[in-house]
Amino acid sequence: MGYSQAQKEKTHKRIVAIASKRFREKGLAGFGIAELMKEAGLTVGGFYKHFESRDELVAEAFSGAFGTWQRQKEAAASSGQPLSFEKLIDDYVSDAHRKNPGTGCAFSALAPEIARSDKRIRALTSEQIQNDLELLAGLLPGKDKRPVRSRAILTFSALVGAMSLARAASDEALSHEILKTVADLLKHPA
Amino acid sequence: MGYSQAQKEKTHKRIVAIASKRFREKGLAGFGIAELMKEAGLTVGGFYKHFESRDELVAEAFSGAFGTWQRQKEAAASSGQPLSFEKLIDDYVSDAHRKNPGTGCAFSALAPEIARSDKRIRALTSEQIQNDLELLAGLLPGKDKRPVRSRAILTFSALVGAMSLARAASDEALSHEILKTVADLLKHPA
DNA sequence: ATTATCTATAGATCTATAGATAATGC
DNA sequence: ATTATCTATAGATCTATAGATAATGC
Repeated sequence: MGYSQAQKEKTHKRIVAIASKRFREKGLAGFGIAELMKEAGLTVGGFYKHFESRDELVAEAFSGAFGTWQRQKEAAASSGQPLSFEKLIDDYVSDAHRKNPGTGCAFSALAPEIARSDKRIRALTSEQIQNDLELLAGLLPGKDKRPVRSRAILTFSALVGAMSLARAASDEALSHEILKTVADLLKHPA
Repeated sequence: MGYSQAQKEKTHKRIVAIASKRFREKGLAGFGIAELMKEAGLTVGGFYKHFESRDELVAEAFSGAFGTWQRQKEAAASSGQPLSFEKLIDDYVSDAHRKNPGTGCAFSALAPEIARSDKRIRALTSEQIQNDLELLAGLLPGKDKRPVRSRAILTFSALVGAMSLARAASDEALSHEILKTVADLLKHPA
């Protein structure tokens, strides 16, 4: 019981990381605090020394769920192979992403639930959307005449919508068709 | 208490219609059976003479939530002003639609929750996506060289994604920018 | 002495069922 | 007689809190 403060901080981050993954997999109300704490190797009671309420956890977990593109870009840059627009698209529509919402884009996993959340979470969301749009705009190739901001918005919307639809459909062929088609048209605009 | 069978059928449809709206507004777990029955002017106990289980209601409610484009197209046709691609886009990205998920597109309101639902509901979803893609393909203008099926998929994905993001963001200017931009680019491809 | 975590539980849900009541419909 | 709906409640959650326990850290 009750070890060091350093240990507590690690424990706190572990709880948030697990929650961030499980929220994307099962939804914001998809599991209880007892289940979450058990997965972290703890028990219910300790939870409220880490978070004022369950909603507090939801807000913190979004920090972990957001920014997957930013992290992908940084990882690519430090590996000497900077992230390209094509690679970002291909990874987004990949089967790995479709089958693993827990480690993927928070928007395709949770957008409607975010829309029903309180202002605080939706404000974090606005910021994150802006960040993602700027990152996307920076990667867009120059050949297309339309402003990069507009194309970034279309790209982001189409990716989120395609993944949302692909995951909702039970028909695998349809899922693949949606993802592949959207990737192709975004990479090769008319 | 206990009136005619004709009355029961009406009651049944009323419960499903209310649920269909509330699911899109509050999510599949956003309210309890007691609350739903109260809104229908009834009490909890009667529910299970109408539905085997809560999941049964969810499945039935999707029939009511799906097919908004089909109904819009039929209404337009019978009013002598057939539905155009532009009108469909403009209505989808309208503020009325953004603010009223309960009467709007089931995908932008519920896609991630459908993805977590059982095979039966996801099979209904596959069918509905196919119907919507065919309807969209039939409305697409011919000027663009790319196959209509592909353009229908991009259009559908971009609309669902744009509305999902616009509703999730707290920043009204950003919401409007996303919806307007996607509508413009879909109506006027490069 | 303080505190990180544990056990136990109160109080508020929510789904589903049992049995009563008051209409319909043969 | 049948049945559409009602009242009441069992049983299973789930969030949050109270109080105990066993470490840390001054």
